[in-house]
Amino acid sequence: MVSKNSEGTPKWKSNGNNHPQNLRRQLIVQQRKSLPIASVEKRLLEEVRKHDILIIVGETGSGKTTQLPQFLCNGGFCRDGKVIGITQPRRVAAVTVAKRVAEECEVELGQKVGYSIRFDDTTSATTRIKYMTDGLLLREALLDPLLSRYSVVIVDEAHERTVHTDVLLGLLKGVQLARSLEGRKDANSVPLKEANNVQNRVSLKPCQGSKLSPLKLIIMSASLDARGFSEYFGGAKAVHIQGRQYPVDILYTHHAEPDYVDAALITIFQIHMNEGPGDILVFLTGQEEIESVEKLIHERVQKLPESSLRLSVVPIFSSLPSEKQMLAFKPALSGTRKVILATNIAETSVTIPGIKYVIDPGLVKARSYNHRTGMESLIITPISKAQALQRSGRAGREGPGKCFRLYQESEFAKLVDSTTPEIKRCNLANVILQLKALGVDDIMGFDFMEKPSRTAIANSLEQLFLLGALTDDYKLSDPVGSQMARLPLDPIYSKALIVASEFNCLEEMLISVAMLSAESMFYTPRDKLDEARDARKCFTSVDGDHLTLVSVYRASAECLEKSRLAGSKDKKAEKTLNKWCRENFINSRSLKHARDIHSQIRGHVEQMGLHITSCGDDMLQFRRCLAASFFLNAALKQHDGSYRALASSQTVQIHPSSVLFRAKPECIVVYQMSSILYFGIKRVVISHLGKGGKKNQQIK
DNA sequence: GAGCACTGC
Repeated sequence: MVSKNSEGTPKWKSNGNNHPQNLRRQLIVQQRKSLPIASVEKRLLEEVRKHDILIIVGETGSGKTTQLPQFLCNGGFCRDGKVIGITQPRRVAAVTVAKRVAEECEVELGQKVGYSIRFDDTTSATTRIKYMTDGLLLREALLDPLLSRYSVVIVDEAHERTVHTDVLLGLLKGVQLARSLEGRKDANSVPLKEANNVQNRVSLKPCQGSKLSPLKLIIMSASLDARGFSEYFGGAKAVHIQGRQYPVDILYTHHAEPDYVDAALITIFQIHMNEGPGDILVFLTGQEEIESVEKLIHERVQKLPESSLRLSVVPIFSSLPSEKQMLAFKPALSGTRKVILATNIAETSVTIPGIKYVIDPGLVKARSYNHRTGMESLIITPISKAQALQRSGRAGREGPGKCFRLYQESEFAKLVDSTTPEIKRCNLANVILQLKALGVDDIMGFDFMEKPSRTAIANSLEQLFLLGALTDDYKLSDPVGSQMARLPLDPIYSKALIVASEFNCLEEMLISVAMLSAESMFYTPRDKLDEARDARKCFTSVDGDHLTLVSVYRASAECLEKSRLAGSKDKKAEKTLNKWCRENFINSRSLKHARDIHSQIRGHVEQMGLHITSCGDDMLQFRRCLAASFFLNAALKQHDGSYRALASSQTVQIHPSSVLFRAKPECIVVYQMSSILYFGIKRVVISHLGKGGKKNQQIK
């Protein structure tokens, strides 16, 4: 039957099959059906119903992250307003996956499907599938210790073993037990002592009347260490899901390469001259190395025969301004092969399309932490087998690829299976503060998957005690400790804010702490060293780096304010600010981050009832406040002009980028202490073993 | 007068 409109003429309607939106729709349905996980939907649901804890080992491309939550939701796990939570180690993953799943479900983002990350929450009361960062779920647990809104929590990428993931695993284990005890309480089937232990540990507040359903836990990991997770969760069932990855040929060198940078260069040109089309991804250790390899490639390109394919070089590392990072994602022009020189950022954080060849020297620059001295170092070390696998996998995303490992096969066998979890190589003060706030008093007794050393725990407890966050018997102090635990900051910075409210300089300290918490503000391109230096001089304060950062922040705020007063909308004002950043050699991404932190922390501080006042021109007051709060990082000048850190007796030097580098005051407080060492397995680069301290502020 | 892998709340 043909319907007619009001004028009586026939109205025709296409079946819509050719509409771009419908084509996209069909494509999505097709793609979902072809995922390896699609064929095991029923089996997975059964396993989840049968087991309270399930380990899912899913290879790259299995579809586990996007599909499993949808299966569970359709399988009834969102009933009674319950939420399925999926944690990710990285913000960008939470956002992109949530957007994709919302599209697959044909819902608007923030309705049934949403994401929640720091500074950006798209969820609503109707959200049933919630993607989030693991750190954010930890923060949520402070407000809701039993995570009562969730029916299922899926911890994705658990093999990465970030600090947040590790703490979360221990916490979830306790929450699960407490909720199952809660559900069985009336049946009186649980020994009282056991129930009390868990209740005391997990929940700060007594549970509200309604009974809680048990919590389902799903741990998703890449193939290598499923056994470790299974053992940790009492022999939990592990399910394997096939991936969809193209084969990658692995090639090793015949001999040990004495210089991996040179070996990488030779390999780039060998691939370029002898192999078929496809881009090359080279893993290097840092900015300096990338820049020097870039220069060397440009020199050697001149010697290529005229007839050969062109070669374009694109660097990518995290501190590179975003617009320059984008170049790595642009397809190469026809007749050109792209060589991407990347740090570890390309291992997991970003996926660059078009890669067919990977060159892997087998090294990484990684942070290590000395629990005794409190000193951080960046050390170039061999990667783990898991990392080598992850790197080679980057060549097989779109078709068969090749990975050239610049070391011998016998060396590969010597690599450790997986990287040491971060929790064993970082300062634990923050972790301990959060656990204490969650009601875990016995840190040594907490069920870590891998327990940090006794020294590490003891030193961090000591630090928290000295900051006044803990009482004599190592319980969270009130109000200082609980206030510090509420702030998402390094405990020293949290303490500084509390002290600053007493010194009437909280306004300045809020800015300092936000600026110090973000990444480096100053961007210094090699070819514009002098210009960058001159620009920085405008902000320099003789009172130290903290106040220098304050003046950068205030100048940027003034620029934004002016632009808004002139009637600019937010977008335009932001553009104006970015232009200001470029002119002043400020990294706009870092500044944006600092502004976000500032507004978030300001909110917390106001809620706590602290008074936000400015010390005006009284810099002495601000410096006194720094001394009172950063005392753990104080250092005194010695005869030879170096400094001795009071807490650890380490000899440190002021970093040349500091405004106090020349002034050399008698006493300083530093905001970061780090040492630089070089170890090369292939390349003997023992260049210098000095210790550089970044200094900051003179104290009277 | 020197350099900073990468995340996250």
